[in-house]
Amino acid sequence: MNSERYNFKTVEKKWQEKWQKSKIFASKIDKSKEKFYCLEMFPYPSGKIHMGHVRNYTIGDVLSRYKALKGFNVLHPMGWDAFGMPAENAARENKLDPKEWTNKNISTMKDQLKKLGLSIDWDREISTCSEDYYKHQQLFFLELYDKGLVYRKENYVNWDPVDETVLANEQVIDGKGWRSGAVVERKKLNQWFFNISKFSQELLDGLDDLKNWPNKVKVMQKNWIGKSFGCEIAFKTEGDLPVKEIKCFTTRPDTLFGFSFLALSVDHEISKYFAKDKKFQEFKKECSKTGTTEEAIAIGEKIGFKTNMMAINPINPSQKVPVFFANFVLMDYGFGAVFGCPAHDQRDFDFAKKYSLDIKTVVKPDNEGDEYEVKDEAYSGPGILINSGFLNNLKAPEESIIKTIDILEERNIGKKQINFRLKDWGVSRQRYWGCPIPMAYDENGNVTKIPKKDLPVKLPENVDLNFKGNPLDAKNDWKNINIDGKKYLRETDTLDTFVCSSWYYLRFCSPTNQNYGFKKEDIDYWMPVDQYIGGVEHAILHLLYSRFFMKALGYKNDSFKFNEPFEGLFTQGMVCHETYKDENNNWVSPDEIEFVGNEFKKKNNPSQKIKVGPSESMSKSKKNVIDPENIINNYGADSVRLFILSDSPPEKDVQWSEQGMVASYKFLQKLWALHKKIKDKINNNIKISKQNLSLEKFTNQMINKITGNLENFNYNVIIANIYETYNFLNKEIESNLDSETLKKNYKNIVILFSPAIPHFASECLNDLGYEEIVKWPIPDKKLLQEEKVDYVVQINGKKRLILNESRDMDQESLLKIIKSNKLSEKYVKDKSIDKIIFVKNRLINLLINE
RNA sequence: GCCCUCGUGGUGAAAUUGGUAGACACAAAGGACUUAAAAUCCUUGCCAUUUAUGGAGUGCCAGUUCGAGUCUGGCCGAGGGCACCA
Repeated sequence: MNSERYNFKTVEKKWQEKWQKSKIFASKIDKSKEKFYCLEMFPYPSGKIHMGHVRNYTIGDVLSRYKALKGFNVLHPMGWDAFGMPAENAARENKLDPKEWTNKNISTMKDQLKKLGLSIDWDREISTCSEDYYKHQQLFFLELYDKGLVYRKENYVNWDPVDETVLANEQVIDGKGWRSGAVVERKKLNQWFFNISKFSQELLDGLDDLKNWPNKVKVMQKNWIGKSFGCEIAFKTEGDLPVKEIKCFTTRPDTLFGFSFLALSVDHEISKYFAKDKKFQEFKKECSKTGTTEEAIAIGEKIGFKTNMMAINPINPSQKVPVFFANFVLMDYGFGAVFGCPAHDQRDFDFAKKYSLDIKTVVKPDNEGDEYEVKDEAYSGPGILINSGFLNNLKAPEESIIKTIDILEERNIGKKQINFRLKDWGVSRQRYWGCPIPMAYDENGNVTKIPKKDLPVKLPENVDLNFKGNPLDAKNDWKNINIDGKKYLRETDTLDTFVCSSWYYLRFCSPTNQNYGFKKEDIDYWMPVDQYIGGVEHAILHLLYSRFFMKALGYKNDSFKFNEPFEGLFTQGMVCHETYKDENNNWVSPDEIEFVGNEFKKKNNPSQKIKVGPSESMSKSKKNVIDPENIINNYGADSVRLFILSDSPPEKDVQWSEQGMVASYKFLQKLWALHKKIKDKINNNIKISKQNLSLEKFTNQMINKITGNLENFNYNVIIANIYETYNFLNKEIESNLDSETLKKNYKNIVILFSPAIPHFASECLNDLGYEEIVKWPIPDKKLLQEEKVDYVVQINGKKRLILNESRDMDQESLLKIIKSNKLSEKYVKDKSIDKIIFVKNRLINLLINE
């Protein structure tokens, strides 16, 4: 018995060095081969890799390695999302340069990723904070500006008081900054915007073509874009203000006869007539208080400020209703004005109840009579129009909405309109560590572009990061510039870092191209990304921005033929771990505790009892993190890969378990021992005349299984398949095996293992005398089918027994066997069979009248 | 409130087009080996007197079907997304 242990340390190092030297993962255009672009979301260089990275990149690596073995020309690059706040904060705390801090982190994390044995083409490494990257981004900015897709306007913005910067709508979560967690304030500022809303319809339509995207993500984007079909209606007004007309957008013009008030946003332009009205100003303050926090919305009290204006119902001019300002009307949707129909909209209903306004029922459900009246809550379901004059008896909503719009258009009262919820992307950030916006202002504040010859606008070094606000504002020598002899002030805002990640997938195709962000020849070959892999938390932000950026580059540009950046998307689940707290309710990390007897105790203070909390996504704040580096050092990369893939389907959350990790490690040891046994059998040159059919069949079935599971991202099942294979071989090895046959089949089996445990598989093959893994095996169809199959015998739909009989048997012969079989005979003897259901090679169901 | 997804042993989970439910693993219990321990190996989902046999069983209730974890309707529960979007 060969007891040599598998030494992952030497083996993994050996292969990592070998791969690096031979540049086996370097990719170049080869038009004779089909390409496969596999991309995982690049990391933010925060310091060290975490388990989420391990999972994400292991999944991508399995796919890349499999596709390469399948004969695809694989592009599998990696880079760094290197601009952003943490670098600035860390640099301030440690009196460091953000650039130094970032580059140090990149180098640490790169080493860690290499230790995982990822098949990455490091020659294509990019970093968004390098001048060589962001200079192209500045050019794109100017390009988009020339196309009219970038503009500057004063607008209410989401102001994060902690990070002291503006946030995009997508970056405000539950009324708080996505990074700082601070309650976001409303502030009016001059900002740069990308005109993403111009592409609302295209971004929506494009979702239908993304066949290999999770439906969940598409639904989220669809809701975010928020298309609604309706009608713009102009209401004539009466009153002492010089206002003749107010425009509203509505999706239910058919309920116009139920009109009972008109509500305006406090930011509506009409509010200027109330600038000196103290009561109105108080009301406005009240509205801003109930702003965006979750509780405020949950309580959701609707409040209004009544004006002395009256609005006239355009299809029923004798009806005049009061005009209010109301807290629930948003200025940046529709026209900042809402026509209120309390009977058929719950929000309007609540408002009408509060201010005792008319609630007039104009839609009745199909099963109700004409006397139907809305009482305790609004009715927004389908039905028939009533109390609506010439609109009566129309079917709501399909028929009635369209009919009403037609009539309104005919009478010049309103017109059909489509509205989107998606707003333009504010990209200005008042921070230092980002890509400078290549614009400047003359002394009158007029905007001008930095000429191309003066690009790139380099981020200045040695800035005072302790400056309250944007450090670039304090950098006078950088701010003041000359363009063609004229004095200008630079734009000091930098770009949102989501701009950097909106095109990095293009840069990977041409990472060293100097005069432009990418080369047409390169992207024509490599793009689009065939499989993109990352966390679902980017479902809207990054993925929508990237889709927009692609469309923006292609806009008014005939030579850019791409429309969608990511052909396939896979969103992997998170890595979770139990949480621990000590008696003082402080979070405790798994490293600090040990399991003694039947409970956890603190290592350095065993009298402290530890409370075990629910398993949650690993996070520093809850201290439930496991450091991948330690794990790799203790168990090896292949063991970690094996474990992280094994326990749950990749799209679901996975529980980190030390026991599971140890089990994976032990399994590789067992597998190595088995390998040695197999090697001995091969080297002993045993020849037997009888074919080793069961081995051949098993191997071919396994090729078929694993291939199928790889194609469908069933990576957890692949690990189960590897275990199954071990269990099979471990038994089979005891029987008489022909060396040639064993070698041939075992080689294929090891190749099947290689995407998941590449170092181990390479070592096994090498140990058998093979140089490199080159080709994914193809199963022999003849061997995929057993000539005996299990037939399920059912009596009246109940499984009674299983007969292992020859394949392709017909109903009659199978029935004969059943009748003569001792076990089944009792069910059929002397009974009349009414009906037989027979499924070839699978099942027979006998219906017997008892 | 609206939208989406998911409910399978003690746990993580498998299961072609509807056709053997629980593959593979973790945990626990029992056993083997050992002076002992560790390591390793074997057995075990539930109920019924059993390694045979029978029964129930994929959140609950109906339905379609010879046959439902899978399809349809209703209910209950969990997770995620959106949030005064007119």
